Amino acid sequence: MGPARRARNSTGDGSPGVQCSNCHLRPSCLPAGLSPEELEQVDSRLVSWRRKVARGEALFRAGDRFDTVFAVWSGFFKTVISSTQGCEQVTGFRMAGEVIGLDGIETGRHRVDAVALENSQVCVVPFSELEALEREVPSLQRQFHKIMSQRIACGYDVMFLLGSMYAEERVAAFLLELTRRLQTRGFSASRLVLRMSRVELGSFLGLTLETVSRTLTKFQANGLLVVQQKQIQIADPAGLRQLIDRAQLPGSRQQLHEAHASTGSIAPSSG
Amino acid sequence: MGPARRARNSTGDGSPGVQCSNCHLRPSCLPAGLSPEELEQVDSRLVSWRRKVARGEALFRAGDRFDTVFAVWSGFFKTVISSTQGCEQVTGFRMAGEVIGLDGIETGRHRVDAVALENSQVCVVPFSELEALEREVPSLQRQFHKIMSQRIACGYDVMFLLGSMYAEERVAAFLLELTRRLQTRGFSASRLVLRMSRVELGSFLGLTLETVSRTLTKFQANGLLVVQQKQIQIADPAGLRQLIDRAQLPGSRQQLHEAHASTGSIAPSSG
DNA sequence: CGCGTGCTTGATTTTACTCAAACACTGTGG
DNA sequence: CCACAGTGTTTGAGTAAAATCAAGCACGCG
Repeated sequence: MGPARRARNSTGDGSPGVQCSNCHLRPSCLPAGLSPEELEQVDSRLVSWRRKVARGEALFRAGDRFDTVFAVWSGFFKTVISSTQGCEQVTGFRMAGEVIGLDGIETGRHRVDAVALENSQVCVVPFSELEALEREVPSLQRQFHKIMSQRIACGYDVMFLLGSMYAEERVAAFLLELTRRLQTRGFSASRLVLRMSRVELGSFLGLTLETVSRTLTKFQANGLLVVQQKQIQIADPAGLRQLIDRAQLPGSRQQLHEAHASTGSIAPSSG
Repeated sequence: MGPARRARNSTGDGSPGVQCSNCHLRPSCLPAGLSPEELEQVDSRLVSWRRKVARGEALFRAGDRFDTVFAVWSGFFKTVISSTQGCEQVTGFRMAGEVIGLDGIETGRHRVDAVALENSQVCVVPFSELEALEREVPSLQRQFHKIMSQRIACGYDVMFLLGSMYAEERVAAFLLELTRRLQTRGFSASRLVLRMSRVELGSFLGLTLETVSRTLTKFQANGLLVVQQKQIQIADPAGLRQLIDRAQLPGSRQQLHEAHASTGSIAPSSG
C-alpha cells in the first residue's frame, strides 16, 4: 500500500537486492535462458520483492484480486480449489523456482487458494510490468509462455493420473514425479520428505488418506520404499516405474479405439 | 510446404480472406477485445489460413513438432493423452472459438493428439508470428495470456471433477459445463448433441462407457434429461446443479481441514 | 508426562468396473 | 426398399477397488 510496496528491488522488509541475475533458481524460473544483458533489464525494470509466508498461511485465496504472479523462492506450497459447498481438492504442489498465480489472469481473480506447507518466501512479480517487459524482451516472453504451457501440459498428466490409474499407480507416479522435480533442483533422487499430510496427498491423488497410507505401507512391504512418516526413501525406482507402465497395458483400462488397419491396403472409410 | 503455405490470408485451398475482423467467433477467440485498428493489424500481419480436418482425422499427434496454434473455426475436437503403453485419456473437448495446441509451446512438441470428432475447420496461426504481434499489440498479448490462464484454470476444474466427484456428479457437471459453452456460442441451453461417443465421454470423466450410459439412463428416469442416443435434452437444469452442490456437502468426501472454532466454546474434538 | 494431531491398521460397505448379452442405429449392398 | 453387418449403446449379474467406519498407535509439542 505504502511506498515500500513499490520500492525497486527491495524485499517486503525493506532489505535491497532481489535480483534474478544473482539467483540460483534462475535456470528453472521466469528468467531462464536470458542473456546477461536481458537479465540486467529484468533486474532493473521488473519491480520484484520478496514476501514471507509462514507455514499454514495463504499466499492468496480464491476470489482475491489478481495483479501479481509469484515465484517460489524457498519453501513449499499447495494450491487448492474449493466448491461453494466447502469441498476441497488439492490441484498441485509448488516448490522453489515454480510460478504461482497463473490461474488468475483470465478473470482478474484467483481461482484457487495457495497455502504454504512450510515457512516460505516468494518473489512478487507485478503482472502488468511483467507483460510490459515481455514486449521488450522476447526471450522473457517465450519463457513465460513456456511456463504457462507446461502448467497446461502438467494438468493433462494429472488428468491422466486421476482418470486412468489405480491407487498404487497414482502414488507411484506421484513419487517419481516429485523426485524428478526435486532432482532438477539438486536434491537426492532417492530420499525425500513429504511436506504435505496424507490428507493433502490423498486429495491431490483423488484418494482417501487411508488408501494413501495403505499403499505406502504396501510399497514398503514390497521393498519399493522405506517409509518413516514423512521421510521416504525410494529403494527401487525401477520397480515403481514398472508399476506404472505395467498398469497401462491394454486391458487394464479402457481403449478409445482398437488400432485398426495398421496393414494399409484396406483404406479406412472412416465415416 | 510450398508457397501456398505461407500465402497471406488465404485458406489452404487458396481461397482468400481469412480475416479476424469478419469472423463472428471473434468475441471468444484470440482477437477478443481488440480495437478496430488493432484488428486491422492482426488481419494484415498475422499470417493465418484455414485447414480442413475430416471427422476422425488428427489435426496433430503427440510428438509432432509444434510451431502453430490452431483456433477451431467450425466442428469439434477431442484432445487425447496417451501413455507409452497405449492407454489413452481424453483431456478435453474443443469447439468453435477455442484454441488448440497450447501444450506444445514448452517442449516444441505436442503432448496430446487432437482429433476431429466431426468435419471441422481450424484457423492456423504460426506461433512465432503470434508472439511477434503480441509484442506490438498489448491487448492481443493480454488476450493470449487470458486464454492460457483459462486453460490452466479449466484443468483445475477437471481435476476437481475427477478427484472429488462421484459418477453422477461428474456427468451432471459435464453436461452443465458443455451447455454453458454452447450457450455462449448462441446454441440452446436445453438441447445439445453429444459429438463424442460414450467411450470418449467416459474417458474424459474417468468412467467406463457403461457407467456413463447407466448414469444418463438414471437421469432420464429421474426426469433430469431426455436422452435419445447423442441427442440430449436438459429437462431440469436446476436439478442437475443441485446434484453437484448437494454432493459437495461436508461428509460427502474428504475435508482438508475442519473449519475449526466457528462456535468457540465447545471445541469439536472431531476424532 | 499427557494431550492432540496425524497416521496406521482392520472390518465392512459402497461404488463403479468387468464380463456378458442383447438391442438400436447407420450405412451398405442386394 | 429391405436385409444385414458393424459399430455403438443399453442393460444385467457378479466382482474388485477403494471409501467409509472404527479403533488403536506414534510422534511432536507444551
